Amino acid sequence: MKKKESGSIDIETFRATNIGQPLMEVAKDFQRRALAKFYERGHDELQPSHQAVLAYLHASGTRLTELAELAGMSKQAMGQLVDEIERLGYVERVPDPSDGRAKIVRFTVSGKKLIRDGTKIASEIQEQYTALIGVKRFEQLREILDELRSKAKMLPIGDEVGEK
Amino acid sequence: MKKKESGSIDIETFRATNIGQPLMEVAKDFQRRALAKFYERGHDELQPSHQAVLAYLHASGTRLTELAELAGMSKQAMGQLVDEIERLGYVERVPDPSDGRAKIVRFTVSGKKLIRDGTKIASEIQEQYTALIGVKRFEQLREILDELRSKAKMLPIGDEVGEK
DNA sequence: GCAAAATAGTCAAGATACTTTATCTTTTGC
DNA sequence: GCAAAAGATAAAGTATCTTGACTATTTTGC
Repeated sequence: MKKKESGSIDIETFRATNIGQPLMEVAKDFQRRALAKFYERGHDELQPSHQAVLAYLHASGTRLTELAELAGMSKQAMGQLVDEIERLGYVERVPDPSDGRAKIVRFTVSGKKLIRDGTKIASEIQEQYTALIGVKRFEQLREILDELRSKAKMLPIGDEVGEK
Repeated sequence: MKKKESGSIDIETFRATNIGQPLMEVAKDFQRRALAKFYERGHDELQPSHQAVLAYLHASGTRLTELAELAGMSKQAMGQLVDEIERLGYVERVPDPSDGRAKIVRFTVSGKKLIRDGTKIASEIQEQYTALIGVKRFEQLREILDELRSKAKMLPIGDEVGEK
């Protein structure tokens, strides 16, 4: 018995191995559900990209540069994002008393309501998901993701690729 | 004891509840690792978006319209994606003998190599991840994601939003 | 058997969400 | 004083979509 024809592929093996696909699909499903629910609650101009600010902004405010680092994007890109979210009224820029160059981006009253709504929305989606897979498995999912997320940050991405 | 000041927010509660963030971060981490490894293996023009084709294209070929549906995007967007991946030499369009309107997108020899490399890459990342959280938890993650993914497809996204 | 409707795919333009590069101002830390 | 850092502003480029309009076929309804 010779080996399979060399042109053949086992694409099923690829799909069974590739956990990236289910990860991304579930993440996008969550994002779509969340956005639809924000829309229902009147936050009808909120965009997927705005999540990057809301997810990292500290309750007491955060500098733009720090936000950019946390979100893993350029200061300019974060500046554009903050411009938009400021226009929507959810955040404001105030001078940083400890550094005259810096400004602190912080939630407005409306932004705080957004976060409270976001908490409810996250709970609602959590309920939808636990109805599908059960509370226990959902909590396992959360734990595993959190563990993986915190540990994966330390790992190098490209195994010494560098410039050859 | 009165309730907390009405302006206060518990952003920690939001972050603890919001599973969307860890989902997206881990998904993006996987994607970055995979792309770096594809790059190392010479697939240096592969883009994140190309994953949408590679993930759904059947071993014996698939129609563009079907690919678009599977990936949840417009025919035009999928057409552009296929254009690029065809330019890179990984797929080709051939006429569908059973329907003169249709074309079948299928892997070239080079595309089959890409899938074989992809299988190895997915295994490598799986190894990195299991080194972080253990085999058992990694397999749990895969199971839970697959279950959630298949079941979430049936769920309506926006609870009867519709037009008011 | 044939006109109308549906389907497969393409072409073109525009929107979104960034990125990079570059310049400028203000302020800080020595 | 002066380099460096925080941020704003602007221009151009890239990636990844969308929508609308169109052609070429196939399917359908009678």
